[in-house]
Amino acid sequence: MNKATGKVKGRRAILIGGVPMDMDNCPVRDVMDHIGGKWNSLMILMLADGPLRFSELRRLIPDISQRMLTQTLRDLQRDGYLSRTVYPTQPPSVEYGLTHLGRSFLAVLRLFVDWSVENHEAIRKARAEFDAPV
Amino acid sequence: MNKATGKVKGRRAILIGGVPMDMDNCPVRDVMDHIGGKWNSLMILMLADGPLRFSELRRLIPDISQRMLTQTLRDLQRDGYLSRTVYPTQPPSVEYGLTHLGRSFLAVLRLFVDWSVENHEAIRKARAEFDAPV
DNA sequence: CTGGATCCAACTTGATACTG
DNA sequence: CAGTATCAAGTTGGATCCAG
Repeated sequence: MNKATGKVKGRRAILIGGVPMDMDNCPVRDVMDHIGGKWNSLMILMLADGPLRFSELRRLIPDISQRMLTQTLRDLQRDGYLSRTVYPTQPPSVEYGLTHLGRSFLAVLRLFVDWSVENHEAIRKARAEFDAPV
Repeated sequence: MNKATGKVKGRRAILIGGVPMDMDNCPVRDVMDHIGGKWNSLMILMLADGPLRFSELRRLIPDISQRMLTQTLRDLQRDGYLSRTVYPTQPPSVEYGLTHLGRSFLAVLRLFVDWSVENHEAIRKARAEFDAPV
């Protein structure tokens, strides 16, 4: 997907378990395209326990660049996962927190996280076996 | 992530809800990197009702290129989600089906799919509101 | 039929410098 | 403090041709 234009490349309708799925406007792809980024899910997890400020997030996630932090937060806010509150202090401070939608998604995300942790070893094993020179 | 080398770029350890998470070897990112591709999840959904052959998958998913179909199937097989069975016919036919791990992941994936369908409208609405010229 | 190999355009991310 | 702008580099996915 092209995040700049919002346009997607030609997808048509296909059947999933007999249910027609419009590939040009697929909810699953739409959600996945927007939370599948490198930092998006992590951001939601970081905010699970309460709102944090821009600088706090940058400190908590040392590897993220300023640019990606800004972009990730704006994308998540745009899709309704995060709320953004500006406090008119000097200098200004901005706080980000999960919305109702964000907390709703957090539940699904946590299942995914749990599954990943539980099955990571099995995956690594399968991978090693596949890569084995035989 | 670099799929060729398997190397990841410098990620360190951060805290998620007080729990240290090794960013250089994060199970969640590892799983997400490998099933977050354009076709991977769709492939698992397509095989939910039983094994399918290469040519059947290509027919059922018209938009996928031969290259991506091959690559997606191999990636999923490598990670243990799919099994690959070759029938020594002439010409050869190959059947792909979900493994136990694949079916296990399917359950999580279905929750994600359901959530996406349920909340897609809310997301679209939030997006439109955010983009409103105001 | 089921792939492998190559080339290439688009998209994503990072580094760095600058601003209200 | 919380961003924006610009440039550089890496990855992904698609088109096409070839092979067992």
